[in-house]
Amino acid sequence: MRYCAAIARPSHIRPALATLLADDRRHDWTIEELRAALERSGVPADFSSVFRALGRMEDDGEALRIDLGDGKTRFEGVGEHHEHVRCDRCGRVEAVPGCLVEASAPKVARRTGFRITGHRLVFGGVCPDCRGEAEK
Amino acid sequence: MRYCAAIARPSHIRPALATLLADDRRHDWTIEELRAALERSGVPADFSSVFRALGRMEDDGEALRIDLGDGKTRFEGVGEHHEHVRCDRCGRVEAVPGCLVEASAPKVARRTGFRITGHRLVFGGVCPDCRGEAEK
DNA sequence: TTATTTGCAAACATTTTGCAACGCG
DNA sequence: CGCGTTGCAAAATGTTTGCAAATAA
Repeated sequence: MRYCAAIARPSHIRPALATLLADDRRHDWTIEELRAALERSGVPADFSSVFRALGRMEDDGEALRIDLGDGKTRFEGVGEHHEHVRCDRCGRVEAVPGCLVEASAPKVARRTGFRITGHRLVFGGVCPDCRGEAEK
Repeated sequence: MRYCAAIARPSHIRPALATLLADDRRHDWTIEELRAALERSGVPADFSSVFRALGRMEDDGEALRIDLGDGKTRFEGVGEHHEHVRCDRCGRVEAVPGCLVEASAPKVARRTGFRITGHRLVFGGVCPDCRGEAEK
């Protein structure tokens, strides 16, 4: 109950979100998925409330905003860094354990002059289910 | 004039786009940037027309759709593969020559069971201009 | 009371589509 | 004439904000 000391009054939703994210650090959620999950666990909330809570959580380093390039913003719990694979067909997203890129940052900095602060690597592919279904 | 043989009638805009993309293979363009550039070179066009032309060009392998995760779809000419850096502050995008990831695909496939078809790697950072301006 | 969170509705930003008009072959 | 392309307007999608009501400290 860390947050009780320093933070706010009527926040049911934020701790509930924290729980969801903590329970499944490997998965990432769209805002709507999180809203639905909250509802299921007895914490109905408005989309915008979830949206804003997540924004605050991101600022506080409690959540990670992820953009996989499919038009939806996703969030995941903070944990070990990992990359993502996204199925070209069904959109399913999975984590790729381990970081394949960190080591390249200095090289990128040298080649571009940017000070590198992070990266986002998304693989596209076809997931096992979709392959089986119709490996055309 | 490859396209003349097999393709359409009143397409001024598509070849014009092809020229723009070919002239600058290292840069990526938002749809609006392309529309503006067309206008400047005497080929005014509607946003939706540019949008659809790009879609067709992508299907035909003449253009590459890029999503850097900043809410805008970009396109670039097909050329040597490269990654991207995007400035956290001003949004400026530059290419990182060379691919840092290709070699990892088999590893990812092994770890996830996906058949990998591509990847998208975007570094975030602060560009030299923004650094100079106020390296806070 | 006071600062903060919520819900609802409306505003936004972008992408995508419907449809009639147009123009080359 | 026929078909793909164009422009305009409207729909769709997803994110963000304004504001008043609600709530815990």
